[in-house]
Amino acid sequence: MASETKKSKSDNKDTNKEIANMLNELAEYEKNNKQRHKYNAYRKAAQSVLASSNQIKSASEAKKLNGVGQKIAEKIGQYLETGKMEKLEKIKTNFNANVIKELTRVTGIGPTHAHKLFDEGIRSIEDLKQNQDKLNHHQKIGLKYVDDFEKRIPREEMIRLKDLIVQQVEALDKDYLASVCGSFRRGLESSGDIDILLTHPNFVSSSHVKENKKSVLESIKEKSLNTDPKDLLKKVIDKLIKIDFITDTLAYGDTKFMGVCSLDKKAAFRRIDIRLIPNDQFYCGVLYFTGSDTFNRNMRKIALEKGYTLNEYSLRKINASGRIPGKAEIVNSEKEIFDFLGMKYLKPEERN
DNA sequence: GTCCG
DNA sequence: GAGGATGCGC
DNA sequence: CGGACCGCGCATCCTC
Repeated sequence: MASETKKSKSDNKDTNKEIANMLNELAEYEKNNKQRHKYNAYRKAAQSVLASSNQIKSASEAKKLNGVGQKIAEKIGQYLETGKMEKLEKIKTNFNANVIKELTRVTGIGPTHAHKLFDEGIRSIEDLKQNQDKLNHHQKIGLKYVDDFEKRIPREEMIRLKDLIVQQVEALDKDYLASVCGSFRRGLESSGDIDILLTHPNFVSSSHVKENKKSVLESIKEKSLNTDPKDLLKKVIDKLIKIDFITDTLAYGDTKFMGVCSLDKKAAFRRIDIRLIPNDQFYCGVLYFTGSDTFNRNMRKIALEKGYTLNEYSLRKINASGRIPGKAEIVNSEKEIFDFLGMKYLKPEERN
């Protein structure tokens, strides 16, 4: 069946994937240990291994990869020689670590709460169900849907979710603009959650204010536009709750809603985030929240080389002498951001 | 844990 | 209650 | 060798 080349090629992929999976497990362990930067370091290494086109055959070969240093190269070496990584084996048999890992499956329970719960005698998700008085609102909802939230959302369902939301929002007010970002927008076949950016012409930031939300909201009030920005988000959320689409709330402020939704009684419950973005910052937001992370990093680097600073809010020219960013460039589409930077426009599907 | 200055 | 710090998720 | 590694919105706790 499979030719020699094809067989070995698929073996390569599996080996690298195996290594990447193990590095991701180590990453998770470090995160639960509050070692955020080690967590990122392991994930970066895992990404490199996964992206590597060739089969990794030795520790020294692994070390050439970006993000793989002495220690991780040794671990990869161990795996190649023995099929295991010593440190990972140790973690797998560590009772404490396994309990913490189990508890942090619940959204809202991070390393700190997990350790605290452990100290209070909690050992499992089951224990949590019997002791919900130890949980805050977010964590209770997380516990309720812990299994559903670990399921991926098929693209087909994402499309139905998007259609429903866009239709509801437009029915409220045709001037709303809603965009589903994240991996869905990049065309992936499944997503982890639904991330929606929402804007409206009556909500704009002001070029003379600094980029923090308080100032933005204050400036809006000063301008006394006819719509209170706070109501722009509330109006949408109220409607989505009313039609039984949004079922639970995790966090809900002036500009950001985080919660739970479901298409119908038979469908799974999904995590949904909706952010209200000032109209003039919408496309920087869409670009940023579409990702991928790697693409964003690369684009920000290119921006710097061209004398700009780029973030989720704006694109600004950097003043060579004072190196203080100036006023935000006027941006009316994603493509204009690429244009400013002299980059060829990349469609979302090309940003993976 | 890795990179970079 | 105000204002700040911390945990969390993204 | 030692610091950077995104930093911000919201919930909740802490301090006054």
